[in-house]
Amino acid sequence: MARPLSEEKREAILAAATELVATLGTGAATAKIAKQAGVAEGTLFTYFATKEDLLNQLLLEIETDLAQAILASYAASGAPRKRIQRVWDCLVDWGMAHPSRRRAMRQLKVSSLISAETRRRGRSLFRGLRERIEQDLAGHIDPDRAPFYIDTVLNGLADITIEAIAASPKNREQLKQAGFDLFWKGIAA
Amino acid sequence: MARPLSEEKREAILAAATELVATLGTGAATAKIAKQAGVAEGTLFTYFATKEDLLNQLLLEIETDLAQAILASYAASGAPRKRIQRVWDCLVDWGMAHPSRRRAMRQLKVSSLISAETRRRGRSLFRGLRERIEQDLAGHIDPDRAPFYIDTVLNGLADITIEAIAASPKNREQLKQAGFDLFWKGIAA
Amino acid sequence: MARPLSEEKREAILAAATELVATLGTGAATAKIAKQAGVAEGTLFTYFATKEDLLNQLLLEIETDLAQAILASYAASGAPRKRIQRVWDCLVDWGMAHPSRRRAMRQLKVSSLISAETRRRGRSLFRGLRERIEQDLAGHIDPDRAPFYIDTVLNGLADITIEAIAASPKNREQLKQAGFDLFWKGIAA
Amino acid sequence: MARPLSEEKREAILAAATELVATLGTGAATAKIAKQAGVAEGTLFTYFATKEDLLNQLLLEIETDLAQAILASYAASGAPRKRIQRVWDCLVDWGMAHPSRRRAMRQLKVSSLISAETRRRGRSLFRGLRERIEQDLAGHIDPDRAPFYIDTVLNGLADITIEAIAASPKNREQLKQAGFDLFWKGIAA
DNA sequence: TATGAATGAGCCTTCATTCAT
DNA sequence: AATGAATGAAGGCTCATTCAT
Repeated sequence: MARPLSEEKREAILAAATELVATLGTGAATAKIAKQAGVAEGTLFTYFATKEDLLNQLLLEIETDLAQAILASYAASGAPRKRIQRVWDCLVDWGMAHPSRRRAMRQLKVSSLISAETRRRGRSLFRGLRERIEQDLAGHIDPDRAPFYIDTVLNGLADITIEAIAASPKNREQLKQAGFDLFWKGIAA
Repeated sequence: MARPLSEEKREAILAAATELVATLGTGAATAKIAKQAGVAEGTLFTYFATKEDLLNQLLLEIETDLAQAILASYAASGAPRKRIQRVWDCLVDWGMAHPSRRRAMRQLKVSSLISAETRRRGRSLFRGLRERIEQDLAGHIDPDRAPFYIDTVLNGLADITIEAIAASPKNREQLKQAGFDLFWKGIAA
Repeated sequence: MARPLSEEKREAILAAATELVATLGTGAATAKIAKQAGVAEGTLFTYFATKEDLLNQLLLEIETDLAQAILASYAASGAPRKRIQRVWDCLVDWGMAHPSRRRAMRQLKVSSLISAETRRRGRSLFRGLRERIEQDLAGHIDPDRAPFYIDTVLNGLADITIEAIAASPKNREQLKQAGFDLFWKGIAA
Repeated sequence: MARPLSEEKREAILAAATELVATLGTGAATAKIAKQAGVAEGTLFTYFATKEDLLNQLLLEIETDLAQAILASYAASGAPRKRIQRVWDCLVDWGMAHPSRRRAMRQLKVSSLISAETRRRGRSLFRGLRERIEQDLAGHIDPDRAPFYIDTVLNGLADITIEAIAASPKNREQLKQAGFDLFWKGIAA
């Protein structure tokens, strides 16, 4: 075989895309992305058939990363509140640790270039996590509202919290706690 | 000067921009916006110096509309909880009544074309409202967390709620109530 | 109204396209065509939606020109042979007078960018001419072979003759006559 | 050297090029040609230095094939008319038997990528054939017109005839005969 | 020799903006 | 002021060719 496709290059492109989409939105030029990744303009297209394809894969990559970060630190035991707070902390910490990924994710989620299929697959990435959370919250919430709380509010509130922390980083821990308290108290049956 | 600028045309352009930005993002072509507004391509630029200018004004226009909708229905009297719920309902109802404005606003808020100045002016639009809310919440919340709750969470949660309703419109009233309950209980001191 | 579309520019673009397609084939770059026409790259696309569109219109334009040249000089009276020879001369003279159009036409006719619709319209341009020729040939040929002789051979032989003349221009008149003699004798019943 | 160039691969590339040039013109991508030939993109360039080189060799290959087909069936004896008709039939039959070669040849002949040298060599391929035909026609035609009739008209008319047959295949035999009659009568002194 | 990833010039087309009418 | 043709700088993508494997 000739030179094999290099996972390294693929990741360099995705990393460059993350940075530029975070800054410029999905309008970021493929030529700029390639340049920042240190590859030729054409090379981008040997790794991703189209720009649309690149953006869709990028979103899944970021979401996978986030889902794994949370799952990896999911406590094996302990009180539900503790375990959920651990998830919460992880969510917020990830956002603070990877500001470009978070901003890129935000841009991508509102983009019309992201396909229904990608959105579906994105949701499925969090399915396992969701089930564990559902069990932990079982005794704490009105079960009818579980989908709303878990699928929509948890992530949304974390996003809101991260945004607030990004705006005043010195209050990081207070805001993180305030966000979790709000969630925990708010969802109580 | 011969003819004065027509307010009617300006609004047609903004309305068209709302629609197209909601659908296509900020990448929507000025020519398309002009066409949908029923004016010539060049005319758009007699009302807005640049596309960037148009988008900045559009965001302020939409935010003004939202702020006024809430202020207009702000209850003169009544229990704080009732008054805040009225604000909440208004927020959600506005979002449901003007889906294009809401989606356009979402796109604009993450766009790098929106200037710091516009963001500042956007916040100031809600200042009066913010103060009234602050007073209403005075006895209910930890005052240290007021900025977080009012500036960030209220709007953010409403957005989340609207998104959830948009995804399953038949549960509109339940979700609206669930959202408010979450907010109210969550922020309680 | 603003500046009207200029017929002059349209023709400059078609003339430039004729020249470049004759030389380089249908692979000629739109940017080169625009430059040679003395207009901006983008201007080409206000006159022709796509390159394909340009090429299709170009072929029809050239064929129209040829059809008119022949019809214009079609003798009102005289012996059939004379009249047909007049057509023949016209065909050959047009080809010699407009070498770029002829070469461009050749390129276009074998291009996959030319649509079936364009080919159909091209044929219809010559329909009137064809009928007059058919009448003139009525007594001279086997009627069963008329379609072959008129639709295919006449043009084809003229093309062959023009090619031969182009290759040795000094024999122009002899070749022109030789071509016609071949046609006339060849088709005799 | 390790492995010699494989004649099999060279021919696979030429066959693939024939097919694709016939369909898409000389704009057919080398990558597509390689793929259709079942070799790697780079391999094509170990057999042909450049695309231009490939196309030039392709044209010669096709013309050689045609010349050989005719020479191979050239009658050793018989009346001139019979022998020439045999050539004619062979010409037309070859075109019908190898439509891709014929269409590819058409595209190549009008391409600016074909060099003068290739055109010269193409003509020389038919030199021997030409001489035999010239002798056979000696008593039948005006000798001054021989170059025109043999070099230009014979092939050209055959092409025209093939085109006509391709357009209405059911009349194959009639058209073949009509084409030959036209030629034979047309060139008679 | 064979492979196919890598390259970057070049292609067609779009688009914000300008300007003649 | 209103119009829409004119402009030319990008933009996404293709492709002949090179080169590491």
